[in-house]
Amino acid sequence: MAAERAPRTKARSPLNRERVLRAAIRLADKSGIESLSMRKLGGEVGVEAMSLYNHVAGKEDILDGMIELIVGEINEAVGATDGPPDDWKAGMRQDILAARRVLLRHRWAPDVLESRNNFSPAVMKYFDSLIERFRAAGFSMDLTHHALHALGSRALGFTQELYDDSEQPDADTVAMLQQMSTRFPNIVAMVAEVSHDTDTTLGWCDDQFEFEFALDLLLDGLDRLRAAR
Amino acid sequence: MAAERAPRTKARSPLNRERVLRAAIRLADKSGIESLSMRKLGGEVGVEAMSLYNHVAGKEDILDGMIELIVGEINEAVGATDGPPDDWKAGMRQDILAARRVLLRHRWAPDVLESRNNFSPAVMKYFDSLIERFRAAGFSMDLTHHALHALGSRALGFTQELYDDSEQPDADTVAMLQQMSTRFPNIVAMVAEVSHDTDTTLGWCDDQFEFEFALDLLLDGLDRLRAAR
DNA sequence: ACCTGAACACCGTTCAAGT
DNA sequence: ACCTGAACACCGTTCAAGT
Repeated sequence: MAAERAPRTKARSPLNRERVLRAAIRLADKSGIESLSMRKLGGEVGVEAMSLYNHVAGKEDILDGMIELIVGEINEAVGATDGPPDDWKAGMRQDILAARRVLLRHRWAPDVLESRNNFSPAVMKYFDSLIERFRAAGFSMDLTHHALHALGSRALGFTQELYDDSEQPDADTVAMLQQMSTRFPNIVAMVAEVSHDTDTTLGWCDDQFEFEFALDLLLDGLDRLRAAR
Repeated sequence: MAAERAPRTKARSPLNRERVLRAAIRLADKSGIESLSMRKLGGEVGVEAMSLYNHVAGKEDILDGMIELIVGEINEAVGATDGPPDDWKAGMRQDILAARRVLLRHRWAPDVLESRNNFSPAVMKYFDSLIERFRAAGFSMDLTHHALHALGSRALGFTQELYDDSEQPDADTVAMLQQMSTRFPNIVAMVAEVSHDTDTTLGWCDDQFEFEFALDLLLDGLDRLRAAR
C-alpha cells in the first residue's frame, strides 16, 4: 500500500541459486567449461568467489545444477514433439535429434554429463520417458535395458568424438601426419576419398550426418530384435 | 675392458622419458588420473617436479605419452590374434575385445583418450589396421568411414558410460531416488525387473555383456549395409 | 646435462570478521 | 542473512642458480 514506487524494477535482483547457475551457463557457453572458475563466476555476478557458497554447495553442485537446467530445456523440447505414436522409430529419432539441438547450443554439456553420475530429476525424467516409449513399442524390459546401454550418450543426443574438428592440429601434428603417409596408407586413402572440400587435414566429417547414420543403424537393429521377439 | 665391475646393475637407472611415463601409468593405475600431478609424479621417481621438464615437455606431453604406450600394448594384443580372415565380423570382434581387455587394466585411459585428439603413431596404426580390415571385407571407403564414426570409442574397446557403477551414490542420492519412485515409474520397474542380485540401487549392469551386445548390434547392422552394397 | 628452490599465476575451499 | 579479505592447500610452469 505505502511506497508504490516500483518494487518490481529493482536495479539488480538479489543473488540466488538460479542466477548463479544461469551465469555459469552463460560463462561456459562463451568461454568453455575449462574457464569456469569460482573466482570468474563471482566476477560475472558482481560478487567475490566466497559469496557463491551462500547459494550453492560448491563447484560440483554448480555443475550438477547447470546440467539440470540444460536437460530441463531438453525435456521441454522433447515434450513438444509428440506426433503419431504409430512409428516408434520415427518418434524416438525426432526426440533424440531435438535433444541434440539443445546440446549443440551448449558445447560443454556433453563433457560435464559424462563426468558425473546423473541422478538429477531432469535426467531421470528424460530416461523415464524413453523407457516408456520403448515399452509402448513392444520392447521387453530386458531389451529396453540393453537398448539404453547400446544408445549410451546418443540417447541424450550426443557422442563423445575421439577426434574433434573444432580444434585444429598444430604445426607439429600436421608435419608428423604428412611424414606418416607411407606408414598409414589406409588412413591416407580414406581421407583422400572421403573428404569433400579442399581442407585436407581435418574438418571433413559431417558430424550431424554421422550422428544420424549411427542412430539409424542402432534403431534399425533394435527394431529387428524387437520384431524377432 | 677396465673396471668390469657390473656397469649393468646400476642402483638406479638414470631418469628418462620412458621411465617418467611408466611411473605416470603406475601412479594412474593405482590412484586414478585425477591424482596424477607433476609433484606426485616427481616423488614417484625420486626427483623434484621441476626436473621432469628435462625429459617431457609438460603434463600434456605426459598424457600423450601414456596413451601412446597403452595403445602400443593394444596393438601387440591385436596383432597376436589374426585367425582366419573368412569372417570379418568374428575377426574384428576378437580384436576389439582384446583392446578392451588392455583398457580394463588401465581404467583412466578412456578418459584421457576422449580428452584429446589422438594423432599418435600407435593410435594411427590401430585405425589404419581397422580400415584395412573393413576394406578387405568389401566395405566401400564411404561405408568404412561411417562405420568408424558409428563404432566411435567402441572401436578401441571402451564406452564412456553415463552411469558408473564403481562409485556408489551417496546417502542423499539414495534418499532422493527412493523419494522419486512414484515420479519415475518406468525406471523403477526396469531396475526391479532387470536387476539380478540383491543389490538394489546400482552395480546391476553387466558392462561386458552390454558392451558385446551393442558391438554385435553395430557389426550386424554394418554387415547388412555392406551386403546391400 | 641434469637437478633444485623460490616464485608466479592460478585453483577450490575454510574461517573469522564484518554489516 | 549475506558478503568480504586473508589464508590454506593445492595446481602447472618459469627461471635463475647450482653442480
